Amino acid sequence: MLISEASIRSGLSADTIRYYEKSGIVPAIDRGADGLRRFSPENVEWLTLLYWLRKTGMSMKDMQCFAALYREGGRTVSERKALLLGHAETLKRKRADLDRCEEVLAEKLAIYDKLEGKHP
Amino acid sequence: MLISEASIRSGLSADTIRYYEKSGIVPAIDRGADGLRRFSPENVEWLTLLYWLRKTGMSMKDMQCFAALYREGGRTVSERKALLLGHAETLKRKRADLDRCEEVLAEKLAIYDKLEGKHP
DNA sequence: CCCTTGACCTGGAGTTGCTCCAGGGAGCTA
DNA sequence: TAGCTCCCTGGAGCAACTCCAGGTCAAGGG
Repeated sequence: MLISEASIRSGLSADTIRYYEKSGIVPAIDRGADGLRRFSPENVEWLTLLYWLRKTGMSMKDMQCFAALYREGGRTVSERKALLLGHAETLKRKRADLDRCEEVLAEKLAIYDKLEGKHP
Repeated sequence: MLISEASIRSGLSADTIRYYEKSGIVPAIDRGADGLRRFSPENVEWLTLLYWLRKTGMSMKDMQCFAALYREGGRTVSERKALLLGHAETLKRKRADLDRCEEVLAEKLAIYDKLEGKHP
């Protein structure tokens, strides 16, 4: 499939996909005779994973590391597992941040409610 | 208090605080006779709020908007409320992203577990 | 009294991770 | 044959910091 479809399916913009390919976190995508990229379902699956990792705050550097391990093959499975488990910890911390922010917002909103009561 | 203490208390780096002041999302901070910034507890409270808003993804533009409303005084309370409620919605969406990412990670990890079982 | 140390100042360059754009080609269709 | 759409590349621009050079001032030690 072409880049536009890969973009829709993965969630990444076409520009971002090309940028990721340049950066080496996506393997060099096969080209058709016309020079256009042809994405395989595996390519799209990889892009989708990257989409979620990036969306939840993994750095390019870590994704590059992950991609490098992936390229090395089955020998690196446990390292990749560790990396993903590390990211799962990050998710926990992010959730705690959201919780705390929600509290802060609730306090502020309570104050604003009182102010509105006074100046209606 | 000096900027280092304001930094510790708010969570923002000194550089970021100065940058925010330049950008107008923090009011011009009073200076002592020595030319150094002196932060009031109110300043720190504001910085702390900004810290949480920023940390959970509010853009500078929105924070500038919020700051502008704040400067206009009590007349804008309901607009500020709306802005914070909007951000609370953002938090919900972010939490959904974390949930989805966790699912994706769980799938990948399950696959890796199987692979490890085969090549122990 | 002088000198070092440390916290702060400003202005500006560098970084990350995109995003947009100019300029150009290939294929379809009317 | 022109117009349309989709793709390509290289490079500029942007957000939100972060770091650094070069300078000021106050306090403390020798």
